[in-house]
Amino acid sequence: MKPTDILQVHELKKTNSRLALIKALQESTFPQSENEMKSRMSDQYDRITFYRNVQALEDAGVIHRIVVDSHTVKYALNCCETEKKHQHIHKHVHFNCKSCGKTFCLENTDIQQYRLPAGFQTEECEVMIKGYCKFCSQK
Amino acid sequence: MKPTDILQVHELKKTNSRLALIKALQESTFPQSENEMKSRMSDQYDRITFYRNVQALEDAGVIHRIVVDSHTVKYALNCCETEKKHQHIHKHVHFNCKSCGKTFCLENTDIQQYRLPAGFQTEECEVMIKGYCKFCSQK
DNA sequence: GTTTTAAATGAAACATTGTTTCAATAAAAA
DNA sequence: TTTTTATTGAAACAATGTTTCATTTAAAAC
Repeated sequence: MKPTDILQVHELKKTNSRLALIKALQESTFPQSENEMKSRMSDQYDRITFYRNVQALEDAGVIHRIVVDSHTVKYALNCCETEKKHQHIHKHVHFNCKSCGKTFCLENTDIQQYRLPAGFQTEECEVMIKGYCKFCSQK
Repeated sequence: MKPTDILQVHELKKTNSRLALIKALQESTFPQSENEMKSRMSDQYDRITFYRNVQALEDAGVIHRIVVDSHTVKYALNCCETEKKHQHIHKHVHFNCKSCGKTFCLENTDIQQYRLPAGFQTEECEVMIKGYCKFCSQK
């Protein structure tokens, strides 16, 4: 789906910054950090606008935010680009490689339901696994 | 276990900052943010020393770090204060309340084993659940 | 109990990440 | 083409975390 169509579907204005941001993620094989996206967006990158747009796109359901650790946030396109916020039912596990640092959306590894103690209500659940990825583990 | 004995077991020097840090956590019912601990530690708190000591105590296996979101880190004592690093086998789920903001170590809710795609090796797994806690959900 | 030694502390300065306000600009509707 | 409203980018700020280095302190040696 073209960046401009994604924005159309989500009723967001088609600005150059947003188009560049989506394009940067579409061209990436893995979830990207702000710094990685900055390189890909070149002159379309402005720090302040970036923060506002990742927020807007996350709220709209276009992208999701992956907190790798307290210093590292990465961004990835949602699997179904047209879904609105809170329609992102298919929640997957995230993986971060301790060797190469790459982050993976393990689309086929669903998050399991946790039975919590009485009185606790689940609204969201994030699973962050760290270890060695398929490219690094064989070494 | 007394703070001084905890440090003894882990072969760490008994400094006032460390004793105050451990005491602050022992007096807390819930995992605490740096700011909350700062209040409890009063004049024993120094920002730089605090960062160095949470690192040292985490490495030693005295405390663990909970990344609630990219802006919020909380700290809690490990359940078995005497365990060394990487002996923390009993990994539990963390819960954050969207209403009161409190964080809970759900000691009885174990993290499940995830079957990852071929080639992916798990070393650590963090589960962060957000929703409404037992104190807030009834409202 | 005193001296020695190695680790821990705290000040200063810096780095990174993220936010707020506000005037200028650009997208989309009229 | 004009009008309206959201978006942008500059400036300034705020929070979180790190590095270097001289000083201090804990614990070991004497």
